[in-house]
Amino acid sequence: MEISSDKEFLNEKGIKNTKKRGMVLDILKKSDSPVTAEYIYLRLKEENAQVWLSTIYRTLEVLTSKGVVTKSNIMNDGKASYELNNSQHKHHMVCMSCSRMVPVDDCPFEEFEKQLCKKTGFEVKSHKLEIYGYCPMCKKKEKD
Amino acid sequence: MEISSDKEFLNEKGIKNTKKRGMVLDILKKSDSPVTAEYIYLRLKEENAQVWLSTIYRTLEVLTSKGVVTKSNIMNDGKASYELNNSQHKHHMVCMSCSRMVPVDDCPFEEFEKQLCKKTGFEVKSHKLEIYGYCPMCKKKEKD
DNA sequence: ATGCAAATGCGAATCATTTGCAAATAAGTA
DNA sequence: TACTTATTTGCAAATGATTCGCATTTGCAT
Repeated sequence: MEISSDKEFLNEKGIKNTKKRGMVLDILKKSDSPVTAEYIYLRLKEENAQVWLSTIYRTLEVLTSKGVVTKSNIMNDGKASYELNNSQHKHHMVCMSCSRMVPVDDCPFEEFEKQLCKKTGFEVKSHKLEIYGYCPMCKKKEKD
Repeated sequence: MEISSDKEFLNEKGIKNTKKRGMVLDILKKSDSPVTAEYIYLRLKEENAQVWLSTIYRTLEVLTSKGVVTKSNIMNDGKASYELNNSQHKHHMVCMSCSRMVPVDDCPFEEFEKQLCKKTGFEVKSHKLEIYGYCPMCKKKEKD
């Protein structure tokens, strides 16, 4: 089962392993796009888990501070979204109609960042790119 | 004076010209990086203007919906920032230490977007890029 | 098992933003 | 210029996301 691997994983990061944290992690693992605290809460409620929103926020805070998840305001609606920092670098395309988010693996930035550094003296640490548009399904619907 | 040009500008966009809207616009014009509603409010208070935060929010809402300003959550702190949509396309570098924001004019994206379109069927409408790091001043301070 | 520090339950507080409604204002028209 | 009407604003109160405080529980090392 995954329980022991969660434990190892969290220990490595210096995060104490608890039931609730494991649950939150599990939801994050199942999600392939950024999710809100409330989303996690509702999913866990569906599974009849007893959790509190404040616990979820606290868990997400820890995970974010340890670099396990990334927090963003991708939807620009005042709700923060959280996403497992699984892989390395990732961006999203957000459908402006159905809000579906599709990850984009490519990142055309390395070279650009270097130039920017030289030009401005800014020490670039990271960046965030979000792409907005219409996904194939919604594009099709629009034509009807 | 600028009053009449504000008027024309707003009329063109189909926005009724009012004193408060003019004031908000003026602050936005003077700001070269995204600002929060509260920032605008405080600036106007400094000038002894009588305005309410809710009016500022409503004004920003109108301006955003008409494409005059762009709303973002660039600081990722739960506060929205607004910026005049002056020119065309612009990105920012955000200093992780002092929060200063520096606009970046270059945008290396056109080509990448086209490829993305082809590859995924997504119809790309816009994108947002934010760059995080340390500005020259803070970089220097860090060494002390 | 025992003890202690850290996490959680739970409610209440906080902060940004929105909303409702009455009074004030912009802008066209007579 | 005065009148009319739709829109905007003042103001207060509501809302919704997120955080905080404190008592209780849990994870983990001894």
